[in-house]
Amino acid sequence: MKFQAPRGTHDVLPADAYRWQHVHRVFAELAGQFGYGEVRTPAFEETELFVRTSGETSEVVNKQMYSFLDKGDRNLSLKPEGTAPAVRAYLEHGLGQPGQTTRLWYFTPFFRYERPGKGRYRQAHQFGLELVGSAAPEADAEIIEMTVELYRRVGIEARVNVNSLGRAETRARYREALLNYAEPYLRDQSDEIRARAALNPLRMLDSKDPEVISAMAGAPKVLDFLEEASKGHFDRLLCLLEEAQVPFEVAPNIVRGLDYYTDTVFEITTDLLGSSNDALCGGGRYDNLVSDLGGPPTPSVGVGIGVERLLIVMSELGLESPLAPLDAMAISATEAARPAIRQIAREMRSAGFSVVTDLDGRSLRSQLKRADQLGAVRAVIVGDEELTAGEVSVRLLASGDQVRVSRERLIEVLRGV
RNA sequence: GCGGGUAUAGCUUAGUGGUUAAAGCGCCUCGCUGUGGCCGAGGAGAUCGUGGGUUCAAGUCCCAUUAUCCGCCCCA
Repeated sequence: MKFQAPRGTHDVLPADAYRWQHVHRVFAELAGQFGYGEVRTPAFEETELFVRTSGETSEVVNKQMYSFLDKGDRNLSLKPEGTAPAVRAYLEHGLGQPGQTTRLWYFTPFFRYERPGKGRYRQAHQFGLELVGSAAPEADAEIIEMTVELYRRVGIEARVNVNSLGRAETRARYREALLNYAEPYLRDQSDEIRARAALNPLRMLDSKDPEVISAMAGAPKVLDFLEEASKGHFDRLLCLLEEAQVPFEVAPNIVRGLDYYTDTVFEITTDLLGSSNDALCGGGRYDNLVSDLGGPPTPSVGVGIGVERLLIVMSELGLESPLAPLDAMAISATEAARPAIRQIAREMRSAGFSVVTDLDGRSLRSQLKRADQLGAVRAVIVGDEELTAGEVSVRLLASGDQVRVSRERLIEVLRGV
């Protein structure tokens, strides 16, 4: 076998593709019910877009982007996340005015150059929601409620971890307090750990290392640093989540990997992806992102939902998506009946049924066998007898019940069964 | 980017350095001349991930490489 899919990428084969279609349908319908419009943005963008939004020091921008110069010396990158391109499109095309609320959703591949593992790929996909232009806690609540509802509709009962990081100034003060607190512990640590802590002190909070966890146990809480407005926003959000009966927990230790978040951050985690990949989705408020990209001050909130991880959890929980339906296999029992069965298949398809026919002149026996394998609900059979009588046999594969009906009545009969 | 495990038929796997690499599932044909699933018989399908090396002899031992899984980092 000479070629294989590049490291960290996967082919989605027909059996799985139907599961993808299923969750895509669920998501698109949900987004539609809340009045969100779909945006489809390019696979790559100017590198600078991601540097500006995710933060120069973020892991993603630092080492995980697929960046390249094109033949016109443009510095481009495959998108490593979905929010920045969606917001770029929002601004470029003037999808909203200041003071207006614009609701967008997307389904997109994204790319990160990192070591693949379970639930972690170099090309993965996410569903995203962006609610642009509202500062209200109600906006945060809508996004979170929709996220939980999506999981609920595919059979997953999810609990949301929410936190508030406050405004940029709050975070700067908190960061300092955290470093002060951690100083005695960090003194004895390796250079690598100290460098990481200095780069992003908040990271220490969501460490999985038991030693770090216990060292940080008494750390100051960001919630105690919030300004009045942030505090009020957060409290109001929690009330709204209760009102919506969204299962949630306040998790003061959650931070997010991207720099653009302000105030609300949230994520849903699972222990079904192995010990180190636990985020099923992540989101939050990004009040400065639009203005960072040159737009007017536009408070916004959004979420990114990992599709691969969603599908992994679904199958670990035994939540199988329905099989691709096949209404019928159209079978010719004899050579002479083949033109007739092709015509019948056409008529059935015009009437909206899914129908497969044999192309290779196989025996009745093997065509029936195939019908069984394909999971066809019924076999529609024409042989010499039916041909001369102007009839067709309709056989229900599950029960073996078989009836003969005239060709004129076929569609009517199929609709009735 | 660092550490560890794994790689044999389409799939899941067995295989003390020694003939022609084995099984289950799946696939094809037949028993059953126009009726699937169950059963039975037969058949196709593998240069043992790739490239080197050690050896009289390598699927088996060694090295490298690629992929994958697990842990760290980070994240969806």
